[in-house]
Amino acid sequence: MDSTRTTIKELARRSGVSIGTVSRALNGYADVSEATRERVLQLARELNYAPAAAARTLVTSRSNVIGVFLETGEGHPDLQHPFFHEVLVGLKDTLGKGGYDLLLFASESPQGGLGEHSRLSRCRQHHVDAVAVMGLPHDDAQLRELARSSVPCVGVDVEVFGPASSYVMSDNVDGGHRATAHLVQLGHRRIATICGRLDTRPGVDRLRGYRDGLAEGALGYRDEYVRGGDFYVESGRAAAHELLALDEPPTAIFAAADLMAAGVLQAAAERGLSVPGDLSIVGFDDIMHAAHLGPGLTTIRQDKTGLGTTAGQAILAAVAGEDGGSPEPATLPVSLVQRGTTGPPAAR
Amino acid sequence: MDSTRTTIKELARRSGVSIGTVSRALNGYADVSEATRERVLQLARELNYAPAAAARTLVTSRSNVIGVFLETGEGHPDLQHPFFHEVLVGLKDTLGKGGYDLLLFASESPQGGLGEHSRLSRCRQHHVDAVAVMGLPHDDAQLRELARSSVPCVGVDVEVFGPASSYVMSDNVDGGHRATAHLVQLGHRRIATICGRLDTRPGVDRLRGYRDGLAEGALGYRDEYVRGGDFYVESGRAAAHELLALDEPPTAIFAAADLMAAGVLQAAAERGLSVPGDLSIVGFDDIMHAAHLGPGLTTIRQDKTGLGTTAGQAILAAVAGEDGGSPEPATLPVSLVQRGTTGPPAAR
DNA sequence: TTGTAGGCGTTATCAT
DNA sequence: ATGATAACGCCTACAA
Repeated sequence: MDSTRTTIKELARRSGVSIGTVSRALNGYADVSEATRERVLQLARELNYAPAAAARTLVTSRSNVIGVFLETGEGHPDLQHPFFHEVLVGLKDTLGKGGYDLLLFASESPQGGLGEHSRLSRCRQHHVDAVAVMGLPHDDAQLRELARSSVPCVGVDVEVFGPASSYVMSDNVDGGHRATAHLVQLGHRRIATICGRLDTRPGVDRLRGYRDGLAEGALGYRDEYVRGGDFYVESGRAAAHELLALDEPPTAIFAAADLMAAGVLQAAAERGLSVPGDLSIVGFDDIMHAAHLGPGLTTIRQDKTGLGTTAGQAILAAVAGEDGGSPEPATLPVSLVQRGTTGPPAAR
Repeated sequence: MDSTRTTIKELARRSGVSIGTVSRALNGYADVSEATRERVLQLARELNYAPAAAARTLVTSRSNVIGVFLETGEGHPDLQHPFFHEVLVGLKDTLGKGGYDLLLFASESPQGGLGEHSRLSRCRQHHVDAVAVMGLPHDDAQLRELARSSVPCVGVDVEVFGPASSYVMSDNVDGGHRATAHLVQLGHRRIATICGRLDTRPGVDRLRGYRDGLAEGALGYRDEYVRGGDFYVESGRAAAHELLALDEPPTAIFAAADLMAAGVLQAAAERGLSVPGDLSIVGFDDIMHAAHLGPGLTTIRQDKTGLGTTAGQAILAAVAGEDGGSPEPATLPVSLVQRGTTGPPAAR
């Protein structure tokens, strides 16, 4: 008895009115007598009625579902990067309150036997009302296609331009700047950086901030002090070893992600270097564990949950405002959190 | 031209056959001439056709979507606990390969104006083919209702019994045992524990393992050496302070989660205790950062991604095997990872 | 091999 | 205020 879904038709039968009336009653239309509405609602509760999303979607062409592309790339399980979780928290929370559920795209091929299909296709297939994308390089071709379409699309840390698209990200340039300025101020003159992926805005921007910081401190830019990373631990460790093996090794390193900073910490330990005595380290993100890394990781805090919340709001706005018009891209401020991994360079 | 979805009808019109034929061609039925099938498929690709999930769901009553309940409770943003992310990685990966997408339930109330509705209702509303639940206490009433229903349901770290339900979890008892045995073996005799929530199986089981370990080491169980926690950092820190303030403080603490162990580390630092000199610590989970916590956290590793994968497989099996019959609950082995936070007790 | 038509559960447009 | 009825896009007998 419990196993079969109760439909609007069932409600109609039981309450003795037509299915049209039931629908109106349920949806709070005005032109329905208080008596019948009450009866229908009552019945709906008793029978545990829940509208069939599929049917409703079919006719209204709205699903109340927001798609999420969070790529679990080959060697890069983005879902594993702590940054995204916190964003997801904000996103889920905001969207949930707005009455939306999240569809996490996982399947590569459509239901039919056709081969892979594009992100846009997947969105259309599920009729998502909008999409959030994160972790994608900004030159993802399918993302461009998606952005050009009419499906509202907001990127987190990924620039997306289109008729109904927008994006949110932290002020990464400022962050890179603050990190570097902090080191300059402590008296460091040999400051290196380990970049994030340069096919992402955060990667590029943080590097730019670093250069700004150097310039401001009247320190020359040295190619050998700039190493590539991919936001994950291991890349940080490897890059740090390279840097520390230099003839004139840096006395401070700005890693464009806390995870990479953890790698640097590891490398320092492996070389018997003390932090911050022999080496100062600044990270980026302020992940949950930053305080527990080494003597406490000095880092640039970004409001990760806030990014999710903001993205969620942008999505809600895009979905509500029938008239297209993409929301303004949002930039959230960052701040320096000073902990134990930074100090003045060793006197020599 | 790109903005309007191409439907099966459109394909029919363009290819000059009936919509029924198109459907059959698309779905790989045998009774379709090779010629027409080719023509239809070709057209479908050109026009970027993707079947409307809603329509298909309506008629087949299958959605190719798996629901996920990952509760972001009040003070407990479960989505923020690193454990779940890794599980999610495995889940998403496995299910994705099986052709399923994930619906992350976020909205509390149904689309109509009715109030909140039960988990079961939410599943039915979206016609999810199955559900994965994690982070819920096993006495969640709505979970029981869900499990009793015909919707296949598999729990991760939460026991769920029902006609089409099952669950996967690590061998938590063994884990608690190993952790304690390790400390016993090092020579500790005053071993305390900080439990996880006792309304969860992992919480209860790890505690049981701890008791087993004590017994095996011929150490008496002392109530004062058992403190409650909730798997998060702060609870670990608070409990550790209580323990360390005891007249006869423990020389070792087994924290039933790495996050709580991080809290213990923090408390130790606050009291000027050296680890492992003054205090040995064992965690549970082996989260990504365990190696970077303090001098490297000794912990019980559980295969988090494996839990997700296993859960995913159970779901795929449940969905495929039309004939109900709940899969066997699975238990994954754990292992001790020895790092820097454990050592023999200080001689005295 | 292919076309026709009914139905899945809702909403929305007409009448009444 | 309420009742028919036509979509929505697709699948699936049933005919042809």
